[in-house]
Amino acid sequence: MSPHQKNLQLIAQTGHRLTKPREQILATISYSPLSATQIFDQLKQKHFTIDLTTIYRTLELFCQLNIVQKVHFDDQVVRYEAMDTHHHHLICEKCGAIEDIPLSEKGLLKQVESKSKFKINRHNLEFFGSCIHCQQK
Amino acid sequence: MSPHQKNLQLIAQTGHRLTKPREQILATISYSPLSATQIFDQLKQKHFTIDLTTIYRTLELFCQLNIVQKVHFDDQVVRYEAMDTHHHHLICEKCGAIEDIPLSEKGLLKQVESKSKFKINRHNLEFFGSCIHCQQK
DNA sequence: ATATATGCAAACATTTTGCAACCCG
DNA sequence: CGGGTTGCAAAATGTTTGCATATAT
Repeated sequence: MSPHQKNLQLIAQTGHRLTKPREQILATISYSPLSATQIFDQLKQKHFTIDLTTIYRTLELFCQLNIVQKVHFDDQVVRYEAMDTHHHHLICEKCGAIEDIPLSEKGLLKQVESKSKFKINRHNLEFFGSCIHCQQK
Repeated sequence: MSPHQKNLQLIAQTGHRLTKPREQILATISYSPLSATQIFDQLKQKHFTIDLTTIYRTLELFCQLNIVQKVHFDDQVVRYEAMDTHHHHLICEKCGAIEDIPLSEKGLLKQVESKSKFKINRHNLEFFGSCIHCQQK
């Protein structure tokens, strides 16, 4: 079963309804983080105009179900991305391109463990700089 | 010379004026990240009411001068903190407490270097979980 | 049938912009 | 004195809330 199918099932199983807005929003969220407005715009282009309110509420639900995850870059916009394999982001400060990169953070977690009694649940890790393309300009 | 003194000097040296709002805002920014509103409130308590506009403009200037740094947690509020020694944050999801922790990220940077041609300028790294206090509840 | 989900309008919070008055150097 | 800086008002942006209507089960 595809991840998409699995998520649809999860929505139903947890007592929520399988509605068109939810299916459309779920289908829109790809690997690259999108803001609520970007999701709104993409859906509008496909002639599925869904109210922004609904998008926010749906994303909130998806976060609770661990289907999507909030991501924060350097502006005050919250982005959402599908909870696929865990990975990190390389964000180009010039063109805004987002590159995904899987990294092992075992070393870091060990460091925290040895230095603090804090119990880690999750983490954010993003790198800012220049992508290959913008380096050459 | 204290870091505070040094920063005041930097403002003047770069052709900017040493004004009371700038001195007050600089004095307010401590090690713990504060939002513009929090800075506003703290100053108001000390009977230095500075317009929020001025606070935003001043923080923007300080960022350019590398005196302060923007930090993003899981809400859409931008926080600002003094650019002291490089460190990371442990954020308690229950009580909101922020613990600072210095970590070596050399291993991570090497990983990125080997996997991508992206040129890293800076990075964000925050951990979310429970502080000692909230773990015991 | 009925409780959940949606769309609309309006509120809310944060940040930005334009402009006249102010003040540091 | 002159241009950088401030405060005020207003706009822009992103997100949340309340409520009547629509819809999935």
